[in-house]
Amino acid sequence: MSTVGKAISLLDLFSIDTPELGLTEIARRAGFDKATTRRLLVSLARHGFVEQDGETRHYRLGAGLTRLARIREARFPLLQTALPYLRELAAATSETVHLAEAVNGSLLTVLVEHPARANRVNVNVGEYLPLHSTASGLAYLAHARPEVVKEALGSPLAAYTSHTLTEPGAVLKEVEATRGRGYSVMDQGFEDGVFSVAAAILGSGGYAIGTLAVAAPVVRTSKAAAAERGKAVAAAAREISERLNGEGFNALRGRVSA
Amino acid sequence: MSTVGKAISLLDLFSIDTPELGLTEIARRAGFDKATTRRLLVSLARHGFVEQDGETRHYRLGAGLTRLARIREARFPLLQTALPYLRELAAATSETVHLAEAVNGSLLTVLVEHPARANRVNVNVGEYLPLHSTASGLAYLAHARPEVVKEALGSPLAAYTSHTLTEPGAVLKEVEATRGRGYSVMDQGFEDGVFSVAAAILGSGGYAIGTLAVAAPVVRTSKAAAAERGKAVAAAAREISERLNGEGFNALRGRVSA
DNA sequence: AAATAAGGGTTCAAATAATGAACCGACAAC
DNA sequence: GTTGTCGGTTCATTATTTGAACCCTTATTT
Repeated sequence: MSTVGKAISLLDLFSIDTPELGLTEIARRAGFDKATTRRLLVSLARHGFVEQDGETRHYRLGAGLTRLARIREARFPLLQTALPYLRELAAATSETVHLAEAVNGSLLTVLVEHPARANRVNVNVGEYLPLHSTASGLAYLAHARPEVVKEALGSPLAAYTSHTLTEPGAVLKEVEATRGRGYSVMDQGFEDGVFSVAAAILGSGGYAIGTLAVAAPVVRTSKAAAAERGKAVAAAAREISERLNGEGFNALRGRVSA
Repeated sequence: MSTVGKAISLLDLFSIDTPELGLTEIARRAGFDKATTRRLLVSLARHGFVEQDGETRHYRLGAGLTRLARIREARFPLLQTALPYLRELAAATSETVHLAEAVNGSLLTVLVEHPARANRVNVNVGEYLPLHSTASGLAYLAHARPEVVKEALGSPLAAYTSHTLTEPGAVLKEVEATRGRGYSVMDQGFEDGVFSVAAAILGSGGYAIGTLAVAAPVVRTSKAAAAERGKAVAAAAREISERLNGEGFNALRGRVSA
């Protein structure tokens, strides 16, 4: 193992449950010599990756990590992470794939991949998506803060088509179903002839920060095709969430109820 | 320099402005051999500290950092605690508010709230702040360990603008004034046209662990406005300190001299 | 109050891992 | 088709890392 690897592996010893450790304990857990361990810790401390408590002499993770994490987050939100997944999904399904980002309790389309075929669903970047009548909206509500859900279903729900669910109770039922299924389904709720599936992308707090959706003409959407697309979109959203946060999806998901 | 230090120094090459870099460029900027650089990057990548774009082959900061930063935040929730105060200050003043954290006797910017207006001061997350020429620096020095102050004012002081105080004695006088006033003031000491006020956030030992600052264009800063912002920033820093430590501000403050 | 144990930190010869000049293949510009 | 650039690799040389033994201080035990 490289020296660098050893140093970083020391950082992995810290967790929510054991946020501080003494030198001897760190050396024991890591399986390194005490002298080695200390030299590594000093190197890490010089760059703010760990810091030492002045009194207890114990070590904990440092503020330098926060700084780097913020740099990453600042310039690396959804877009770049999600793009390859959108391309892959678009290629695999030959349907329109779009990514929406949550902004102040609304969903904003930020990225769209259209398949190279004539009859397809068109989605425009910059469009706001109604929460109660799109697959993206349902997926978002399934992992949104309670107050967002309340707000979204409080005011009168517009009927975009004859299929649109306008009863808050009925929408809420769909949201529940989405949570259980892992992806949402919307049959012509926003536009006639369009059938969509979507899944939420979770942020580090466990709440949805965006959604990934596949929209197809209803004529090409058998029950089996819908399920297939749903699973694909859920898997992609899950991977995006994990790459974005550096944590397992279940850990993220559990954070909310915990 | 230790190998670990070299590896971490590579991470410091990334910033908001340059979030991605190629191998040759990284090697050039770091001053290491290309082979060495690559080996370090591979080590870092194995732990998710950097990741490589599949297409461009460029490197960027990785998601593993986010995970560790979250663990630290759980133990030391400066960001979470401070965020609402930053928002409130930014809204109240309509100016740029930023939070810096102390790392090894340096101050680094970890959180910034920009107001929604055209003419504003821009501060980037990840920037280090010189101690003698920024309001944040003065506020920090006013509550830093004596050896930190000595170190900071020992080496020659750089003049960033024609306003920068480069005499250690003059800076020390400002630090004293800051302690009496409760907040620091810096008139274009770091950048022409920028006027800042700042206050220290204290840790449980009574020393500064970070600073909160409001930076505004000098054209919008009357004497009255400066005083108003100063009081606001001091009040916010005080509340953050109290919430963070679960102790009264005066108790924290008294700890040092005691 | 002397003895013992445990933790943080340090030293230096020996062992090991890091280094970098040179090289490869791919691509782009001229 | 030559030249330059970039990502990536190799391997003999070189410098860093390693760890047993050590010191110091602070509890805990006898």
